[in-house]
Amino acid sequence: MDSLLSSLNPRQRDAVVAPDGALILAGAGTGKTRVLVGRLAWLLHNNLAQPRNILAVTFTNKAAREMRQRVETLLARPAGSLLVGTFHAVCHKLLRVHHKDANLPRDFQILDSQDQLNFIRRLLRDREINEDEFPPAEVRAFINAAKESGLRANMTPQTHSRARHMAEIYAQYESAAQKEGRLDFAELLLAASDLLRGNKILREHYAARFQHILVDEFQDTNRLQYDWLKLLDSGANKFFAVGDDDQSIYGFRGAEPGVMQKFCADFRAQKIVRLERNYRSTQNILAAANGLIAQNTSRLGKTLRASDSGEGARVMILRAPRADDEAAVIADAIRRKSADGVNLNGVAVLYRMNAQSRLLERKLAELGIPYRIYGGLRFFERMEVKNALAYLRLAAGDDDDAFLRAVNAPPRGIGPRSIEDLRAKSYPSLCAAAWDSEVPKVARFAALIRELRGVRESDGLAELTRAAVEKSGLLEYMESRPKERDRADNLRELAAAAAEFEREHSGATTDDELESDAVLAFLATAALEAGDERAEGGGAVAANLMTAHSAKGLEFDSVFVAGLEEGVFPHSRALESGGRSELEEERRLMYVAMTRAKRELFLCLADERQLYGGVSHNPPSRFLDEIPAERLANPEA
DNA sequence: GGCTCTCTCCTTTTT
DNA sequence: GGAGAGAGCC
Repeated sequence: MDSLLSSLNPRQRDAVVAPDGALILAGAGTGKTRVLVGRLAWLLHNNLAQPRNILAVTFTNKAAREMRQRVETLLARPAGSLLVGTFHAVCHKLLRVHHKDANLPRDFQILDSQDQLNFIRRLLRDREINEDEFPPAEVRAFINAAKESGLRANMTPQTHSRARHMAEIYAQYESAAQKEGRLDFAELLLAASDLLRGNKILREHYAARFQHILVDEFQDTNRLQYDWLKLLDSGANKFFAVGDDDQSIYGFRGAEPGVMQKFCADFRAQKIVRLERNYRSTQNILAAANGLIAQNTSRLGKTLRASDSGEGARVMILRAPRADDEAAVIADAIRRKSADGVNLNGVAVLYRMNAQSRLLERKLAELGIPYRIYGGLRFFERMEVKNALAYLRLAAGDDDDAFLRAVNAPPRGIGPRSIEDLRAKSYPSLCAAAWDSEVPKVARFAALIRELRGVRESDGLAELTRAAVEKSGLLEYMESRPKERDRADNLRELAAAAAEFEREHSGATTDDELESDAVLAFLATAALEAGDERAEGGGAVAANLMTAHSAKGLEFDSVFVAGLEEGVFPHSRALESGGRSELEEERRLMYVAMTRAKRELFLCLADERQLYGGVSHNPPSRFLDEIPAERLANPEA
């Protein structure tokens, strides 16, 4: 532990021990996590704070897990009541504990974005709102954008009639969700904010408790999250935010990189520390990336320098006549590496959009190169898993969306027609109508749910999940179809995951009311942690394929960035909009992609490619011109 | 009531 | 070019 400070470079050390909080501008590969973890360990080790007086928020569960684990390793002891979690997980916890004050039912449920869409569809249907005029996905985007700006329905700008209509739908959504006890992701934050804002005692309690508040990936903070942090500030809290405005690539989801500029004033940080010493890449790669990002106007400004990895190889441009040639060139380069004994786990191909992966996959498969693709559906997002979870939700209480999902999965002959009949009975909910129904098929389903409720009462989560998978007929249905074998496996895996979850959570009884109900806790976890990003088709050693977005935070010895053409990267949507900020976000994305590379960087493009069905000839990406020529091995290409 | 065929529309996606 | 949605068929 004493080696903690001495293992840091002077800037990192400066950051870690900043007495009154600080803003850390941490460039790619400069030891951002190291500094955050160092700060936590330093506070705890020197008794500057008790674990319960620290809150560390992240954007991903993975980052939260990693941070806690590294702190515990460093301290060589458990971090106890240190709270490390995502914004959403922390707010969720807050709302569980204070559900009464937040005016929520004890068993409120979290809607993931898919559930949210279903909820909106049902709402529109119930209110006889035309889905062509108000497409559910657009309604969802409107609601989420409003919430992410911290706006309730009555606060949204109602400048024209469509905005008024949208606001009206939002208002109906709000009241329906409230009535049914459903919280979408943004609502977790909004409700937690409302709770603190409206309850001075609670607000002061938590502000007093969390003397130190640490925030990771601060550049990705949206308005709602920023305001929530401010609510936790009594005026004496110490905020420690780490981020990189050059790596803000989630503007389309409400992130406001401008918050980096506001931070010091709003949170009284006395210190700004720039971490520019990069421990990842060679100087050629860094200089190339620096040159590119320097084209952006609105940035705080940083210049990455290699620590000791030397100049390295210059950046190589791979230009091919057609997109499938590009894929072939990349695949062949990877094949040669593999033949030379290079571990393919250290090789990645990054692209702007998922559609680009198809050609690459084909060529890699042709050459027999193992690869794994990131970005498919995650475990808890898979259809069969969501269907099985719908039975758990129904076992936990009436839930019309879960009902609609489960009632005909597997097929029971209860289709739209039967549902219409149930609706027509004008019960307060579909569930209520169904439980009362005398239609044999429906009555049988109702009996199944009653049985599952019994299992839940008497045997708990693991048994309930097993029963849901088996007694529902889901498993049998999937097993009876050779094509659905994988789905059957996933159902068994779900049952195993539930058993594991129950085992882990049975011992840990705390003040947390959530712990007392394993089924609710499991459902919440399923929504909040959709599961590890399961890379598909990955054996032990395989090259990595993913979008530039998914690559954020990762690093590879060799990186290929594919499709560097105007209209692909930067994407045509960003070009069409004509907005400077959209183009700058594309450039930041390119910067993220380039800075993933440790030793070798290949920038690839094709003169011709099939795009949206048609053939297009796009000029080379402007980003290629923005890279200093002396850093390129073959600038003429 | 369930399955298959045609039409449409295209980014990125931590929670 | 391919996934998802709605219409139409059995």
